[in-house]
Amino acid sequence: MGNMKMHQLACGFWEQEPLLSLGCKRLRPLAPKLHSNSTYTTVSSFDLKSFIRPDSGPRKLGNGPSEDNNRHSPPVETHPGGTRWNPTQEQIGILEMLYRGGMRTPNAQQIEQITEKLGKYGKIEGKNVFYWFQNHKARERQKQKRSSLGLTHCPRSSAPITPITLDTREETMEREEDSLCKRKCRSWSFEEKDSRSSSKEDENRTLELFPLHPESR
Amino acid sequence: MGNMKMHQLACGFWEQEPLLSLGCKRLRPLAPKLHSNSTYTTVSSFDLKSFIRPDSGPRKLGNGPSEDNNRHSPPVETHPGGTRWNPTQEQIGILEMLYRGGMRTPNAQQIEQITEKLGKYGKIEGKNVFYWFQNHKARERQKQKRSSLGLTHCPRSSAPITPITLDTREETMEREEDSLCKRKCRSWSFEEKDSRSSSKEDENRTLELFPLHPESR
DNA sequence: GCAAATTAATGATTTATTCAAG
DNA sequence: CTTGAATAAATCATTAATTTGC
Repeated sequence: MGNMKMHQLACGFWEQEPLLSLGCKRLRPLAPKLHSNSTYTTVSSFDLKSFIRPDSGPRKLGNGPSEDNNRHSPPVETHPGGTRWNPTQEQIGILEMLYRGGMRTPNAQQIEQITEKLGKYGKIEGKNVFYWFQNHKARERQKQKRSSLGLTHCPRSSAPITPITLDTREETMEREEDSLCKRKCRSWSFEEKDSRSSSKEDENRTLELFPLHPESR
Repeated sequence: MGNMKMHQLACGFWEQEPLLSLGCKRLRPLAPKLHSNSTYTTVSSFDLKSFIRPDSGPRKLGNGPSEDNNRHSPPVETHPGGTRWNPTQEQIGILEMLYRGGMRTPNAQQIEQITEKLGKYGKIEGKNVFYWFQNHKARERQKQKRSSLGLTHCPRSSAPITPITLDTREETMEREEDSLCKRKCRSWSFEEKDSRSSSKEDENRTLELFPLHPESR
C-alpha cells in the first residue's frame, strides 16, 4: 500500500531537511504561499531539520474516491485508538448526574478523576469527558433556546412571568452556574505517547492531547 | 471567610457517596442505546467518595444568581505565580516562520517539538504554542478581513486596488490550506501536575491541560 | 427478519468572541 | 493597544437508530 497521499501535512517543514524554502513549493495545489520576499530574520540557530518528521504521513484524506462499497463489511476491527468514544450507559449516567449536579466545565483534577472512574465501565479518555461536557452544555443550551423560541409562539404567558417553579430551573436556569465557573484557568498537560499502547489501565491517566495523525487507515 | 459559597460547585457530587442509582434514570431522551454487551446495568460500585473533592471552594463569587451573568464573569483572580507566557523575540521569529511556512494547526508531535525547541529561548509550554497558532491564525484572518472591508469602503481612493493579482493570494487564500488540514484527529495528553512547580526545567515537557482550579482562592 | 439506505445523535475539531495581562 | 488565554458557537464526521425494500 503506497501511501502517496502525504501531500501537505504541516507543509513540508517537517519533511524537507535541507531546503526550507522551495521544498514545500508544490506540495500543495492551493495556496502556494511564497514567503520568499519576506526576510524574516534568521532565527539564529533554529535547525528545523532536527525536528523529527511524522513519518507516517497517512491521513486518509481524499477518502478513497472509488471505494465506498465497504459500508459494513470492514472488519470493524477497532484497533485501539481508531474509533471515537462510544459511551456506555453507565458512563453517560454518571456524566449526566454530574451535569445535573452542576458541573459544567470540570477542571483537570476533576476530569482526571471522572475519567478514572468511568474507565471502569469502558474505555475512555480525559478528552472524552472534556468534550462531553462541552457538547452537552452547548446542546442543552441550544435545546433550551429552541424551546424558548417555540414558546414565544404563544405569547399568552410568555413574558417575565414564569414565577419560576423550582422544577423548571433545572432545565432553564442552568446557564447561571456556568457563568459562575467562567474564566478559569486551564492548564495543559502534554506527553508524548503512542495511542496504540493507550489500553493499559486506569493507572495510567495519560491521555493524548493535541492533534496526532491517525496513522491507522 | 467561611466557605459557604460552595453551593453548587461540582455540586456535591464529589461529596455524596451512596446515592447514585436513581440519578441515571433519564439517561437519554432519545435513542436509548442499550449496550447488550455491557453486563453492568447499574453503575454499581461507582464510589464517588473516592474522588477527591476540590477542597477549595474555588470559584470566585458565590453570589450566584444575581446580576448580569454576562458572558465571562471575571474574577478569576490571577493565579498564584501564574503569569502568562511572554514570548521572546526568537520564539516569535520561529513561530512566524513556521506560520509562513504554512503551519496552521500543529499536531501533538509538532507542538511537542516546537515547544522543545522554543524552550531553548525561554520558558514555554505546549499550550502556548497551541494558542499562538490559534490566535495568530484568527488575527491574521480578521486583519485581512478588516483590510478588505476597508478597501471596499473607499474603493476609489487609497488602496492600490490590485484586483486580485496573484500576489494577494498569499494573504487571501490562506484559508485554503487550512481546509486541507482539516478534520484531523486530535489526541490529548493529560497528566496531573501542580502548576506551581511548573518552573522546573525545559527537560520537562509536561504542560498542564484542562482547567485546574486556582485553588489559591 | 435482514441489511442497505436514511435519518437522528452526538463525539471531535475548528472558528469566532471575549477577557484581561502587560 | 497588542495579544495570551479561555470559552462558546459553528461545523464536521462517525456512530446508532430508524426506516425501507426485499
